[in-house]
Amino acid sequence: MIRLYDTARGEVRDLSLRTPGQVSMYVCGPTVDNLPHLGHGRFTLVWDVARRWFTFQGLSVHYVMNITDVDDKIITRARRESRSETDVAAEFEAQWWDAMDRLGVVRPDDSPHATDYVPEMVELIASFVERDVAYVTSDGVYFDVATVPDYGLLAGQPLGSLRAGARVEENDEKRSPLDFALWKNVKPDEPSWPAPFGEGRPGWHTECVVMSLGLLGEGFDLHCGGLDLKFPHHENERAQAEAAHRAFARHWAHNGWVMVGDDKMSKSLGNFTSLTDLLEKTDPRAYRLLVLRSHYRSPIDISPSSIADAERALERLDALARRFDLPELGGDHFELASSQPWAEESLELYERVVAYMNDDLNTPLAVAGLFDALSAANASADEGHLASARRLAQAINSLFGAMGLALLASSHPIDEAAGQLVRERDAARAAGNWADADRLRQELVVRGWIVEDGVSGTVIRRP
RNA sequence: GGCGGCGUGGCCGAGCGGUUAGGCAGGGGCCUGCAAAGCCCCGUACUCCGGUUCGAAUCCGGACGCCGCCUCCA
Repeated sequence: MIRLYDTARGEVRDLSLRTPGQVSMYVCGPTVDNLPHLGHGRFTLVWDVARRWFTFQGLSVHYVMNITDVDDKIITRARRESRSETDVAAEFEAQWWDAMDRLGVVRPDDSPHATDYVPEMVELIASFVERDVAYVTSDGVYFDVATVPDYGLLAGQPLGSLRAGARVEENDEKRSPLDFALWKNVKPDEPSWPAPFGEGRPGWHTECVVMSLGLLGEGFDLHCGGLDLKFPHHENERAQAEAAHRAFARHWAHNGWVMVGDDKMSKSLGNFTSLTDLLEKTDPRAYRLLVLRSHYRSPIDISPSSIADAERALERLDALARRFDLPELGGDHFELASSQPWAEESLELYERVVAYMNDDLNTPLAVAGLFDALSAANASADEGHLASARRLAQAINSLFGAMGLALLASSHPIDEAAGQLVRERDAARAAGNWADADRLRQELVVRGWIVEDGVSGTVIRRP
């Protein structure tokens, strides 16, 4: 049984599925107004790991992540750069998928665009207006939060205790400062759609309700996102579903954020680091390993030194892959736990990892267990128990693969010249000619190879 | 003002009453012609003050410090 923290209840509980064996999950995706930042990287990695784990455990997963392609910031950027909103959105969506591919994040089964669902949103908003849970003002349509009795559930606070509108723009037409915009009336030069309550564009909170229910159906299993979406975004989604009398997410799950020093990384603080930038400079697996090494609900600090730390750890993992010539997993490979030959050597490890992962995705403990096993596999091989060590190494590879982390054995192909140097060096070593052997090693090093002497001779690889 | 989280060894980071977390860095050793890789050993930490308990990093109370949400944000 998989257990997961449910934000709505404030406790870890059994993941109770609408349909046994099938997980429907909706993850709040990016607004494509800029390059993805580290925070985007974390949430996609966290939920990618969850999705992979569910799949590995034999569940069939329907994974939906939206793309918000109509938004104030997109419009602002388009104005500033004198181009169309669709152009801006297309550019940054392409950047988004590029970053996701490099991170090794599996593509969602569906990635709906807000602009493709406007008629459905209009219909929903119209029904709210009709039933007076929403009202029209001079600048748009607002949802009346007072009509939802348990508004504030996700915030963990009743409506009355929310410090309503302390820093929100004054708007005398709103019945409550907490009321949120469902629809924004058209302004000159802005994208807009027709609606019975006036030409305009949808507010942010409606798209996710319409798209999640549209693609996953009522009472879908899991609604995920960054902790900062808990309130008000997710609360507002929930409020709309309540108002529409449609069963919404059975579980709510939120990941912690990325910190920069002691502060949260955020757009408003302007202290965000581009994910695209990070991925160009470092092994993308390093970020995944950092995410795995901390709990998904804890904040993580991403810095050059923590990345470097992870890259060093990856070297040790790759050394295992080289030693046992392990196949590369991760990427779009989806293995199933049930298809693995959990041999005597690996069964305990497997059961340990399963116990950790199924307990609210405790990846740090799982990773710790895998590193323990890594030492054990190497030690076992050092003692000459090669077949047994290999089975354990294969299990380690499978389990890291289940979390989307690839162990890489292969490096660059060895060119003719390097191969010749290797042969010469082996001959020199066989002859006990250490001076030549050292000289030939140096030549290989100069050519960018890492030289290691194995039992069967010189082995070279790229760093 | 309301609500929530956090303070762990050089750094990162688990932990949910008692058994080694783990990683990185550092020291020692084994192996090796020398290296590299690998393995073994080593740090004995938990903001502070009380309390509960045979026993607390872990529970309770208090203090101090830090962060976040209540507003666009993953």
